[in-house]
This record gives sequence, structure tokens and C-alpha cells, in this order.
Amino acid sequence: MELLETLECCSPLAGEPLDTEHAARLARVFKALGDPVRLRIVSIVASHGGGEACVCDLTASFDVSQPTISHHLKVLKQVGLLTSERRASWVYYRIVPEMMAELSALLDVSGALSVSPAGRGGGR
Amino acid sequence: MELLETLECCSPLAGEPLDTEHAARLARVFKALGDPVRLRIVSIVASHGGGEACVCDLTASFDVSQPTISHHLKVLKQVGLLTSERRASWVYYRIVPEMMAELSALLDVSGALSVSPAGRGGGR
DNA sequence: CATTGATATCGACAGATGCCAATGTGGAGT
DNA sequence: ACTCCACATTGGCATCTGTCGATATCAATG
Repeated sequence: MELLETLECCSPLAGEPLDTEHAARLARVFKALGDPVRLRIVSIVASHGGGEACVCDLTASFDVSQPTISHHLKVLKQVGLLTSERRASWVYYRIVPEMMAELSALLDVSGALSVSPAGRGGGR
Repeated sequence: MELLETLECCSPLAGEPLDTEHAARLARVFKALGDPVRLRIVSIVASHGGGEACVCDLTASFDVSQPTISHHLKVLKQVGLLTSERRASWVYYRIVPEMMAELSALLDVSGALSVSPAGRGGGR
């Protein structure tokens, strides 16, 4: 079950290089997002009313089989991007906003690279 | 060469579901970040002085061979995360801040899911 | 122009990944 | 208890991916 828990970190990528451990953990999360079906699953769940969607909502949105959807959901859950809850016959998935926030903050290099605060502007 | 160009989009994931096209394009970018070596390469380049790093800086930071680093750089360049410039014998890589900003904004669901602005709070 | 140093490409191979059909499981209704 | 439905797991298969050694390219230098 719980494979990923440490959500304390992270300074943005532009701060200092990721050590091997953090890189390995974060890479697994990005890899989970690195499949078009899984990325659409996340977007469907994130934008679904009530912040959650059942598997039946998802299988209806794809051409792939139900076992394949189930497999992708398992991957997304293992890396900590989704949680699930069973209610009656249906299983509802919702995103973990803390994880999304961590990734978003990690990729936010706006302060360090784009504006160049005078004095170190883009090398040369 | 230029495989990815359309950087106009995107509303955050929580807005509306990604269509198949956008999902496919973005998934390729996330997949590129979904390898620990590549993620560390991005972090090293992003945090390197002057905003750029040459290949020699990178090969020194990893246990993998120089061809492997070169391969990973090619992947990161193809999806639009890095650009390269040759100066004399050295090739300098730098990140594409617009791409980072796009991904960061895409994953930023803080307005829609985490804070629950009264009225639609995370279901229940 | 031969040499050297930095980087890219090629070819091959083990291991990972995505997919499906078949089957298992767990809850709700009859 | 039997059955139906929603979902998960298993097993197998074709394809993709990361890695390396060998080799090619490209730029500076002698």
C-alpha cells in the first residue's frame, strides 16, 4: 500500500539540484503522469463534479478495456496522485491536492529563470 | 527536429478534461521527466550558474555513460524542455522556462480543489 | 591534415510497460 | 443462496526504454 508519504519537500528545481533519492521518488510520479490515458484520467477526476469520479465514469471515456483503466488507476494511486474510496458497489477516485501542489511548486522556476532579476541575466 | 511547438494552452487540469491531443502531447513531456536521471539533469541545468550547463558538467554528476547522458538530453530537447547551443567544442543546455511554466500551471489545482472556497468544498 | 577532446549516433540487449481476455472478489438485490 | 453488477487481479504478449561499447562528427590546435 502506502508507498509514498514524505510530502514535506520541495524547493523548486531551480534552487539546488535534486539529490538521488528525491529524484527517484519524483520521477516515479512524473512517470505516472507520462501516459496519455493516465493523464486524462487525472484531468477527468480533477475536473469532475464533487472532486471525485467512479471507475464507471472513466471506462466510459476511453477506448481501452476496463482492466486497463483499473491498472492505470492502481499506478496513479501507488505514486500518491489519487486516493480511492468504496461506497456500495462503486469505487470513487479523487486527486491528492498536496501532491499536485508539490509538483506544481517544483516546476515553478518563474522566480529563478524567466525574469532575470538584473545582474545574472541568462549567462554570457 | 522541432516536435513540439504549441505552447499557448492550458487551463489547469481541474478546469476541464484534457482532450486526447493535448493529453498526448503533455504526457510525452511528463514521460520525459519520469526518469530519475533526466529529472536530475533538468534540476542541475535549472540550478546551474548562468542558467546553463554543458554536457561535461552533467556527465561528471552521474554514474551512467556519456552516450546515455547524450540520449537523455536528446529526449528532453525533443519534448521542448531543454534547448542547446554549441560554443566551440562544448554544447550548453538550458531549460525552456515557458514549458516549465506551462506544466506548473497545469498541475496547479489549488484554486479548484484544495482550499474549497465555501459552497463546493471537496465533497461532503 | 593528423591529432585530440567534446559530444552525438548506432547497434544490441535485458528489463520495463501497456494492452487484452479470462478470471477473481465484494456488495446489493431477488 | 443465487445472480447481477462494478471493479480488481492474473497471465501472456508485443512493444518501448534505458543502458552500454563502438564508432562517427565537429571544433580547436599543432
